[in-house]
Amino acid sequence: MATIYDVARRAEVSPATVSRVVNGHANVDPALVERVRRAMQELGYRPNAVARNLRRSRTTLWAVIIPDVGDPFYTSMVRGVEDAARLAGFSLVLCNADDDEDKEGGYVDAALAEQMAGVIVAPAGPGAPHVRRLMDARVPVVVVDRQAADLRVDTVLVDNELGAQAATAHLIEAGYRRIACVTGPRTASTATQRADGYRQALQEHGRPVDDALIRYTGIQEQAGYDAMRELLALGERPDAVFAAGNRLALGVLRCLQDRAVSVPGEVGLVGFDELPWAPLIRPALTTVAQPTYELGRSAARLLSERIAEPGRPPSTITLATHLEVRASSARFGRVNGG
Amino acid sequence: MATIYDVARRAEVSPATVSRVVNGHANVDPALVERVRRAMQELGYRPNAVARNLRRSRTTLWAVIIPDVGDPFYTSMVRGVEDAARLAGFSLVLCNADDDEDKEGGYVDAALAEQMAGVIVAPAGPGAPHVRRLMDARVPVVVVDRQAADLRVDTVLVDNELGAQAATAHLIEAGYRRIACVTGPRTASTATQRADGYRQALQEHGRPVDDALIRYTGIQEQAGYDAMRELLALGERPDAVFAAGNRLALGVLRCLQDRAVSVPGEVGLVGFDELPWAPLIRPALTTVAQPTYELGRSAARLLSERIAEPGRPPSTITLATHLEVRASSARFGRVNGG
DNA sequence: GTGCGACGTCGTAGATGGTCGCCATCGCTC
DNA sequence: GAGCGATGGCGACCATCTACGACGTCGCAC
Repeated sequence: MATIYDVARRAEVSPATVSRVVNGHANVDPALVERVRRAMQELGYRPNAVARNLRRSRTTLWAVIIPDVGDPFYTSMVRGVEDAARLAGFSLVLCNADDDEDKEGGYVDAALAEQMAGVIVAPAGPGAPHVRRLMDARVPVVVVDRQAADLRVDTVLVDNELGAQAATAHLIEAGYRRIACVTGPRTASTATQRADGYRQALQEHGRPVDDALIRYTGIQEQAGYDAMRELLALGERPDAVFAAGNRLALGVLRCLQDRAVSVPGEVGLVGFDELPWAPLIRPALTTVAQPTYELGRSAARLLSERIAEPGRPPSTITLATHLEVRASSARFGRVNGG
Repeated sequence: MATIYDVARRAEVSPATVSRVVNGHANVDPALVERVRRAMQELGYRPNAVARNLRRSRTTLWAVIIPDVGDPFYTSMVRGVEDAARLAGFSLVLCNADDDEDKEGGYVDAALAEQMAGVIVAPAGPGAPHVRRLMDARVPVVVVDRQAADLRVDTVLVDNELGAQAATAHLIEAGYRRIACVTGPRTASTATQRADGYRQALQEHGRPVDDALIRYTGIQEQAGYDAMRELLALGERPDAVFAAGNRLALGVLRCLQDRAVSVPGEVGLVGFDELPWAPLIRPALTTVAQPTYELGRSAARLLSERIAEPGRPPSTITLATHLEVRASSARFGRVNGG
């Protein structure tokens, strides 16, 4: 691999001049620029980013740490990050933490060691100790999707509470009377906020809140399946379910289908977070759609701004959701069978 | 940020000794090891990977370049790569080329500049000029999913031809008589191989091959939709479709549903490549399941081996598919309506 | 016309953080 | 006392950037 010295020798200039040409600095004789350009061409010279990063003690890489690459919610978000990062001149390193705090920690270590210019993280756990570690090391960080408890850090969220409220209100207004809520673990801010929104909607409509109908579980499909099975075993079955997560909703639906419970005939269903294939599932799922792409874009913008101005006070951006009404929450009593 | 010199000073040893401790080299007095360990702890020392990479002129990063992070086929493959890479001590940089050869080229440039230890690429286009560039720079490369024309390079593929043959044979045996094939662009080896398998199955069963029933299109859902619309407009409609891609199959299905053509009542359907939500789609899609995870693992293993032994002749691994029979290809004539 | 300062241009050299080959030293054993 | 192995330090090196200084030229003022 040709180095800057090889180019310098061939162009009969100093390495400093080559560096200036490469980095587009002013005050270089156009004739020399031309000579250097040609030499680079002839040698197939490609600047060594590693050496450059060392010397400059900064890179143009962002780490994006997400809990699951298989979840379209995150991949769509990543696209938003990517487009904005590209505009700002950064490249992405996508890290799949697999819902595992240790793996997440490993990636944070790597980000620190590799002197990443910034990190965007959707934390796997609640405490977000790794976020603190990044902040202590003065690495620009943006937290997305879930809130990091007690940390003053740039954050981008969706309005989970309002979204859940809208979903629940929709079920109430569609005539459902006994509405359950299947949400994620208590440790996830998204899960508790969605449960809060669900409760609020019930109260606002003068409905009782029955804690037996609220299930805090995991976030995987199986968790939704199991929670639904428990709900069906109750003395008084729910006639609708608000599933506060896309994979949870799939699990709930699969359970209902396995038990031959018709949706929305016997049980209405609303999910949280859009799925790319939602229209193809039968019944088509009513969901609280999140602006995933915009979530990523906003996070990227916050990160750019923090890198440019490290001292600024952290800000939180909250994006609105909107309810996408489909068949799975059709008016109670009007549809029979599925 | 503490450097190796700070640690050395605090532990009253030389930087070299600290380096030896960090890298677990032999022949260091246990007492010194302990002193160094404590000093690192106290200073919160973290080795600078950039400097290390520069000195060693190698890194522990692999670039994985895929055409679409939104496609579960690739994300599942990435998980396979990730697990195997982790075992071999490498981390992943996931690059989303967005089906765009220029973006792909940009990521290849970055991989070269950042001195990545290796690259796994599912090429966006046919010629794979970027793969050649990597090989010229002596960067270990493995190509997955699609074949890079005329390049002697480590490759991991699935047996597309055999898979397509099985899918088509299945439709024939289920009683369908006029089977169409919707496949990707002619430039993709996967698309042409699957079309070949389709043709072979017809011939083996003594059926005529009607070129009007073979559609080379794109790979997105919309391409499948449009192709199906054209097929429906034919004088003599097909009574079954082999859609040689998961997104293509979705498009085909959506088109059929929009036109109120019942599946499998009026038209049978087999897709290629599993979808995580396939069981929830109605009708459940029969698909040629690919060993996506295994694909990634094999690619990672090949890359490890090439890094260890750069001179070895390139090899190609071909993995088998298997047909996952579901409702969408139920026996012709037995099911009416959908 | 000469002198001086400013400015444009380019090269030298040091710095970045860590690694590793080589060599010196030390202690032990025979 | 010689030889050997274990141990640890010195200093070169990786490729690049950049502060500083040197040099030359030009313009302006006296």
